[in-house]
Amino acid sequence: MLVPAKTLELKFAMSLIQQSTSLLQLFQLQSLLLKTSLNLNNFVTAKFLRKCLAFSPPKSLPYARALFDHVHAPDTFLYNTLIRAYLQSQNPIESLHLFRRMRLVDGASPDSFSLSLGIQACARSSEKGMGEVIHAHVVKLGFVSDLFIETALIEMYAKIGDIVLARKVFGLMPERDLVAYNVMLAEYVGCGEIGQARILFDEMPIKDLVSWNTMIHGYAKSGEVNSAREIFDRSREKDLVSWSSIISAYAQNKQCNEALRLFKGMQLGGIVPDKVTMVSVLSACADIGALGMGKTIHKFIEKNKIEIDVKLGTSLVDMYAKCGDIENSLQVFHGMDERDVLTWSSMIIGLASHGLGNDALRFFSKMIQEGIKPNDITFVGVLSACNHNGLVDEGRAHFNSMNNVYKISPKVEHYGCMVDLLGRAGHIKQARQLIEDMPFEPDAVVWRALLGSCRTYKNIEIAEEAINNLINLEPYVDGHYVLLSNIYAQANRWADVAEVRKLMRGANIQRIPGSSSIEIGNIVHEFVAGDNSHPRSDEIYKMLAEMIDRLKWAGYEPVTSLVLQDVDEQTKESALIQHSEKLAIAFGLLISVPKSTIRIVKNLRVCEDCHAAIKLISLVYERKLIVRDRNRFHHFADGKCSCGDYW
DNA sequence: ATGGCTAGCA
Repeated sequence: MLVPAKTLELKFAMSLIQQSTSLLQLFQLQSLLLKTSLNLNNFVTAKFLRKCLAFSPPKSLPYARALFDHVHAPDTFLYNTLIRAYLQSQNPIESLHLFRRMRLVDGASPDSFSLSLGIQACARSSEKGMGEVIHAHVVKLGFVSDLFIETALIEMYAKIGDIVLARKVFGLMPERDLVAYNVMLAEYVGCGEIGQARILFDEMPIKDLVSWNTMIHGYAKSGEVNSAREIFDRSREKDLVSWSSIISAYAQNKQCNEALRLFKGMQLGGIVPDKVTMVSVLSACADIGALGMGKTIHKFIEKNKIEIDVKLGTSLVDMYAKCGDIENSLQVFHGMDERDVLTWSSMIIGLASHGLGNDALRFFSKMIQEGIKPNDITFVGVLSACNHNGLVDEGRAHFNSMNNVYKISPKVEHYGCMVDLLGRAGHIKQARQLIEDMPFEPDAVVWRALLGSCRTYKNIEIAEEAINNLINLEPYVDGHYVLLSNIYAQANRWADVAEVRKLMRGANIQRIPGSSSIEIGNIVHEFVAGDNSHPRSDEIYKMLAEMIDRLKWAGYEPVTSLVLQDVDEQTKESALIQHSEKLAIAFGLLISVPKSTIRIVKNLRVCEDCHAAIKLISLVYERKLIVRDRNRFHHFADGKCSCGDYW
């Protein structure tokens, strides 16, 4: 026989491995390898591992690891294969364990591949000390001018927080290729040095699409959408990443309509969106409360068979919740086969914002049972759930458990929730004390929460303190002056009312205009107070007049004290009647299908007068209305609101 | 028989 049987077997096994198309096939192949003892061959095992890891790594990685652990003396190549697999997983620290083990346990010496992988592992797990040790090895072993290793070192020093040293490594490179430039660029972006990134970008001898896309993302991250757009427009070629980056730039910077416009432009340009694109598009829908558009995008995802991974699933959960459709939010949640802390947090926050505090707390317990570790955001949801249901003791217990059980330091927003919770329950002194005790400066949210309870429980002294702090923090918000004046008016302190008006005239107040929107047929219609820019404005005002008439018959009395301008009652009333939410609802009544739910999104807190009016609208017109304001949802039906009139 | 860079959620 000219060719030894073993060689034939080997060739045959290799081609079988090569040809397999699923993990299951590989699984079956493994028994063949065991029978022929080919599993003892590192060469074959490596091929097997690589093929295995080509399939979905969360499933195949543990399998590959088990296989690896049965190899008697893994060689450097085999180690490198597995180290790389862990590097791309959620668990880069395991790469480092293997890196150490290869030399100490199996005496396999790290080659240039291992070294660059080891350095990347340090970067991604912030192992500063180990990174420096490997760097020393690199110098000792003479790998100092290996492009891959040097590039890894740039990333490593940047990620451990030493961008200056990263730049030094970059500067000392005898030659720099495009990838080295791109990594340096990405690391400047990563640590927020967009100015340095731009200088480097302009200096680069050649740029590719990655360089342009890095800059688009960099500007987006720094909040400079217009610069991001400029780079996007200037780049001659645009790929999936370029489009996704610019869409995300607009979505993150609250220019959602432009984000949605670009999403259409991308498709016209022949670029097929993927799951990453969809996340940004959905977050734009969520932001403006465009439920119809969100549903359309959901259908698009299903029609185009875009994989719904944890992040995309979470975006859908979040979108539905923020668009007021908590049922669909729950449905997507239950349909997901993997959920992470963000998925659970989104669901908990969603439920809480809809006033379903008890459900939110049940979900939290389930999350803990399933072994998902909560983070600070989860607790924002948990505490606000307690808030909406007035669960003082439970809220306190969760707040204390943050430190004691989960080792999460409460941030200012958690204190804000607690102040709100205590205040709502009437424990105003305790709430005030908590502000005193918190380890940082209270922000506007905290004072606003305290103020809310002072209004309910008519505690003028603390209200004055809260509002003066608010005015200090946000001197330009007219609403604060209105509140203060109302409090004085309630207490018949008219001299103080006049004083506030004087104060207001002195301050440089830029009104944040209240605006409300309603989506009809995937188009979002936005209204500001007294708006007559809508093409159907005449009909809207006719409907509004009729609506107010019917409400008055049902007992509506405009709360004119909310209007601070020094004008007569009639003018005050007409100002109230033209509030943006009332205009949006009038439009909704005019144009929507009879009996359908009307969904309104407001940028600020819903005003007291509108809240009372909407309750009556739900009764008189027999409609459900779902209003999203700055903080939460109000579900109006049968003359009542889900918030129980405290918001 | 292997390797480095760009876009996503609360």
